[in-house]
Amino acid sequence: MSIPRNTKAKQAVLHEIASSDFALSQPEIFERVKGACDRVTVYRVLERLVMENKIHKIVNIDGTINYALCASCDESHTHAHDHLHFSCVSCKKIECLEEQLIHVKLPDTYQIKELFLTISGICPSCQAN
Amino acid sequence: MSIPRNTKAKQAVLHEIASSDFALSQPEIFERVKGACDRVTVYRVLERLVMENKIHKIVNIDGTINYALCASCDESHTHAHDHLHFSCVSCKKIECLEEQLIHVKLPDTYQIKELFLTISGICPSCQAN
DNA sequence: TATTTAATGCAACATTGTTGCGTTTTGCAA
DNA sequence: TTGCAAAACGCAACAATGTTGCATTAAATA
Repeated sequence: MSIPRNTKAKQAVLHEIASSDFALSQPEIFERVKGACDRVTVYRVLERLVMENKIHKIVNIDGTINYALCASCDESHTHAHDHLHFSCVSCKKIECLEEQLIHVKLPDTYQIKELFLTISGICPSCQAN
Repeated sequence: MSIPRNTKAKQAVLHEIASSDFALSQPEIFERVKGACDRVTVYRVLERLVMENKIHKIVNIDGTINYALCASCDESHTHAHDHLHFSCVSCKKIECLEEQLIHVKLPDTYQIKELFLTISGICPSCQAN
């Protein structure tokens, strides 16, 4: 395996993800780091950050892919993808509700690797508006 | 609202979805109805079938969108999207596990519309091979 | 069988993601 | 501090997926 490097592009991408209170898509991230690096580099940086367990990948209810920091995970262990994502149909933002854990019992014939629970609806801030 | 028509393209698309034992993507559906209609028509037919509650849209763990019949739903009521999808990381197939219902309690500040629970792993038939 | 309009086909475009390759930059060690 | 290996980058080109406009075709019904 290769030794990861701390580049300007990586710092910029990670900074945008870290300073957002909801999950960001690749286009949103590229928009926010504007000028810092190429579009292709954003893809490659995101892929690497996922591999390094620095961020995680969330699929929205419409199939768009978003990236967010995972507060409960660090680099020493793999992600525990057993928490919940709330996807607002109004503002399209995705947020992690890490305190809500999911437990599902399946027949032994199924080998479970990861759980992805996404709930769509209206988030508190959209309800207020 | 407009009155839906039962066209050749619609029949062909619906037939492929109905005769598959796992959820199909748009490219897979287009491949199977080959010649019956245009690529664009498949998109439009799928959109209409979802609107008419004939099929439902499932987002795979990798963000790809798949379509399947919903056995527990008919045209008289909207879908109850509170069941589980199993997404096999080996064969990439998605299946609905309708008997497994999900119940999640969120704060009242969240307005829940739909639940999407997808579990990834190895399905029984892939485990056998 | 004539009429209305839903649905289609085609072309053109937009977005999103991928690959190859030559160049730049990072981290490390001499 | 400088030189080196390879990780990471930019750019160009491509591939896949999804969208839109518009003229034409074909369902349903009267």
